[in-house]
Amino acid sequence: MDRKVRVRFAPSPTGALHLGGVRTALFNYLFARHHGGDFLLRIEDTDQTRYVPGAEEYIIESLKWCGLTVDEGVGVGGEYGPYRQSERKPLYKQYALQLIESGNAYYSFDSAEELNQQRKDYESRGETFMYNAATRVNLKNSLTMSAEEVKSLLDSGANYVIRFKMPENEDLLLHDIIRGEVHFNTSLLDDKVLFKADGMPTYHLANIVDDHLMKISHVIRGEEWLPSLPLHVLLYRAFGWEDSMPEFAHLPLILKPVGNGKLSKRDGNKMGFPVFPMEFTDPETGEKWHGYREDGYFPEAFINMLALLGWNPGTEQEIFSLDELCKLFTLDRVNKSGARFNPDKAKWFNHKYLVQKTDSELATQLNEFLVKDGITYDMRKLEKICHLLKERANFVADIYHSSQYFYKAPQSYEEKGVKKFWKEGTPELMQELITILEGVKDFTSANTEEAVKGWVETKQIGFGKVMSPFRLAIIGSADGPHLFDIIEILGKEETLTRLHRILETL
RNA sequence: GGCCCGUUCGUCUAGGGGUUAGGACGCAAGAUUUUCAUUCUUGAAACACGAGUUCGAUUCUCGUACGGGCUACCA
Repeated sequence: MDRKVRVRFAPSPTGALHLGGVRTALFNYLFARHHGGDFLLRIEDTDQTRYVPGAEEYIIESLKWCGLTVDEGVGVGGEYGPYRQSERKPLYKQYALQLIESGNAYYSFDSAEELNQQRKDYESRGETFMYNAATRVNLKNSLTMSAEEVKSLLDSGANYVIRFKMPENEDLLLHDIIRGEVHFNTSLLDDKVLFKADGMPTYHLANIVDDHLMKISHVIRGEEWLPSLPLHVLLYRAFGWEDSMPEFAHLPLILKPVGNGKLSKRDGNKMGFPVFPMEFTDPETGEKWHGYREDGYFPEAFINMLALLGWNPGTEQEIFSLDELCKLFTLDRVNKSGARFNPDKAKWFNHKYLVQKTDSELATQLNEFLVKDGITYDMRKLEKICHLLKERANFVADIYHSSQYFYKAPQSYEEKGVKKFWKEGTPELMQELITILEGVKDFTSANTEEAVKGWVETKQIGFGKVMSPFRLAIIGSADGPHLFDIIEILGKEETLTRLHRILETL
């Protein structure tokens, strides 16, 4: 069947979108772009009890930060709206009723307590209770009650739900784009609730109705939905929509870096890496969660990292722009098995992107840190600093932290370095060094280096004997980039001041 | 427990009936360097197990183990 590719990302606004959710959105987006199709955003807020204020805004903002442009849906609009299921509420009941009429669904009047009791009873016998063909004949529903009884119950405003009438002992051979053939037997499935007592549809009903109405061509979602695939396919069949049923692709899950199970929001704060794209504060508990954005990740790096979690193009390339990903992405190269999340690799991706950034771009970001500290520094010099330090940084914050000595002279000198490099005769050498440097007119890295090297050669001493204490004087410790590059940025005056200072201090 | 899915270095993965099983992260060593890094080079490191099919299986089939998911009037 040849039809326009239309995919949707359909999160439920129950909290912040986490890594797995963003990746599902990403794969949907890439698939849409690869095929020149539409990428929709639908909000599945059918559970009023789990609604978290701000979650929807968070989702929209996250997609935006990631650069995943929504073509149609919440916040954008489109001809198949509304795209928030709560706003589509009046729509769903007729579909549930339609299913009752066609004999594919029925009213069920059992209370939650009664059902819980049943479950307990079964459990105590070592069995599992299932509301299906085997048990529904003994329960309170429109299949076992007379039409009059049902009507009077309905008229009296009694609580009811509408359940799907799962066929008995039918073998289903379903197709999944990623997994191939998947087999189910309907006798092992239960009569899922389609329509709740509160007048809202469940996920299953709303999802199928909306996907159909919105002409969705491919359903790309997490593997946790694979067990409901038979229900969903059966629903399409019951509605008579089989011809336009979307194809399904179930994505492997993202697992915890260590330990068992899928990645959860707890893992982030526990292990010191973000699981959310952006910072999130739980409005109920006030608990705060780190975000990739605030932790200094570039959205391109974040997306690149996610894309390679469960997918790869089959080449050895690892760095991809979003455009490249759109061109290369196909579902047949998505893995079947769950992927353990690796925070180290996430940092590495960010490093790769950091190095690619221009010095001026980085300087602008570095400057934001300095502004907070009340420091003003020449932008040209900040660019040079970024150029010098970016190779050894994962984040702009790393550059900020490791460039402190540019903004203020060392307050103390690293003990280990002093012990190792500040020997007898060192003060005299530093004194001489001052004279040498004073004589350098144009204080560039090349000029100072040439002057110092020439002097060291004529003195017949080891270069290290001079450079190590010199470094100590300038930055206070024994690390950092090429020293002559540093003092070029610092300038002659500051360099000499720092040399004088160390002579006074030690 | 039941149902469904999965299993290549520690991790992400490529590959696929006959390969020195490739890459990346991380780790280690060496070279370079005034230091610390970077960079470069090198190294350690994997086909879960058992049967079957086959001349040959890591690759195909089955079983086992292990891992994961689902099993709500949540999504």
